[in-house]
Amino acid sequence: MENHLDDAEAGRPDPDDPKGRRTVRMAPKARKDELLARAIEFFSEEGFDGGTRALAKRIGITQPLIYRYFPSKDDLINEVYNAVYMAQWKDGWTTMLGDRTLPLHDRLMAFYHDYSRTIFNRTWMRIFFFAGLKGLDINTRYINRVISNLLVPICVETRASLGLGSDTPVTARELELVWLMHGAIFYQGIREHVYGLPGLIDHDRLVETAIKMYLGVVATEVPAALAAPPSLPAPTG
Amino acid sequence: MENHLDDAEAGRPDPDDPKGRRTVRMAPKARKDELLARAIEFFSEEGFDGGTRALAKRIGITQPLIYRYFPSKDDLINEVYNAVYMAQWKDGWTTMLGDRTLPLHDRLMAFYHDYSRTIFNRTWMRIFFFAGLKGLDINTRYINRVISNLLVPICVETRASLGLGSDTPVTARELELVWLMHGAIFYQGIREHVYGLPGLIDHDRLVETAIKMYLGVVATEVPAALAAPPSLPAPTG
DNA sequence: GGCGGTATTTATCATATGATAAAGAAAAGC
DNA sequence: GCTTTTCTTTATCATATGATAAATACCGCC
Repeated sequence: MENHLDDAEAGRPDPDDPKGRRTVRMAPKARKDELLARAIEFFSEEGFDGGTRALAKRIGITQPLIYRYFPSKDDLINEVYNAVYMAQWKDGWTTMLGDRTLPLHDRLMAFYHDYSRTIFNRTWMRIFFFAGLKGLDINTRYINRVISNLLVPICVETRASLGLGSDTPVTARELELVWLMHGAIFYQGIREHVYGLPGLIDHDRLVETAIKMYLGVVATEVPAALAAPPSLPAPTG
Repeated sequence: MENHLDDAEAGRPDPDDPKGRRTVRMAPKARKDELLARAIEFFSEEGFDGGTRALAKRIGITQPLIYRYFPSKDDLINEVYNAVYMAQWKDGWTTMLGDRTLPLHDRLMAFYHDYSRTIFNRTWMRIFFFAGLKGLDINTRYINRVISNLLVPICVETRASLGLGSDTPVTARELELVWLMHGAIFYQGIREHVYGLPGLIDHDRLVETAIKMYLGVVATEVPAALAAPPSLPAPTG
């Protein structure tokens, strides 16, 4: 087993580079940033079982170089999570949902318009599901953030828009109603980026319809829920 | 590296079996059935990158025995797909949706009640997403079957329930409306079995609400869609 | 322009994986 | 009871993987 492997097996870049030139030398920060960016892209396609050699080849470096910037593959994956899940979160979403100078319908439209611009892309969606299937806690944490920073506020604003008091805690039923709207919208992203079905023709109209469905139902369902309220078993776990 | 490996590494079963007894000898069909059943369970937890040794250990056999019943891991995986996706499909669903002796609302309730009993479980949901993320054609085929055998019929029945003619083909907009309802319901299964969130308290009521949302919107949206109809680009791919 | 630091590569390890061939052991046939 | 069949295991291969150590080559600095 002689070890003058060809470039491909050694995890070398561009095998078509005529003179076997090496990769250009980069400043550590720039290299690490690039590595992380390409890792996000790579893992979103291959899943977290994708090999470090394949990743290196894609970037155009050798495989051991990865280990100069990340102590282990798991560390790299953790940074991928953070970049995808946490770094893209906007606190403005919660603010925007609570701005009562606008009708709730308009706030929901504005929010989902912006939110789906962030998460409706192949990379985000796929990483989200790869992580979810692995049962990683970071995924649970993200969802809890969605619940407490987005869905519960929507419940509160819904009550307000119906002229109902928000002194009693949000009920499980109210949260279910929001989950239905949220799921209807989110599922369209799944269709497109996880199933790989062709995208929707008019995305904004679809969001609009989902909101309309929600607002059409809450008018009767929320008062009913408040009449016989089984209290919510602590949204944030 | 002597090769009297301990049982665990050799892919042997029950290491706690005191006298190192072998697995009982089974009839080929029974063994194959068992293997497939356990493989479904196993791959739904570990993903398709789960190792054959770990699978064998879980079943209580040695790893090479798998290859007596399945020529390769890919073949095994293919049989897993078929068992999960295709074998559980009921043609009665389409029939049930078209039974105009009942109001559409009741038909949708009956259908989703039964459909979710089939697919709302950890195994089905997870295998579905593992396969979807791998971009396997069997996944696309399943979704196309959902579209043509479930969603398009629902569109047709919706029109009928509104007293509208079904001479023009189903529009993209009508299908979008059904996707919203379908997604709202399906997403609750994702929450529970992919995200691992606690299950819903009253599942039937949730389905009922989603249907109510849908029926509340189609009354105005479907006629509007038919007024300016951009025809559907062939639902079955 | 030579020198030192360090980014990058080559070589290599230990382990894990899918897969195969041959040996062993339980049941079936006569 | 002995032979034949075949279910199951042991032993093993080739390759792939995450990771490390040492060699190399690029770049800034004086």
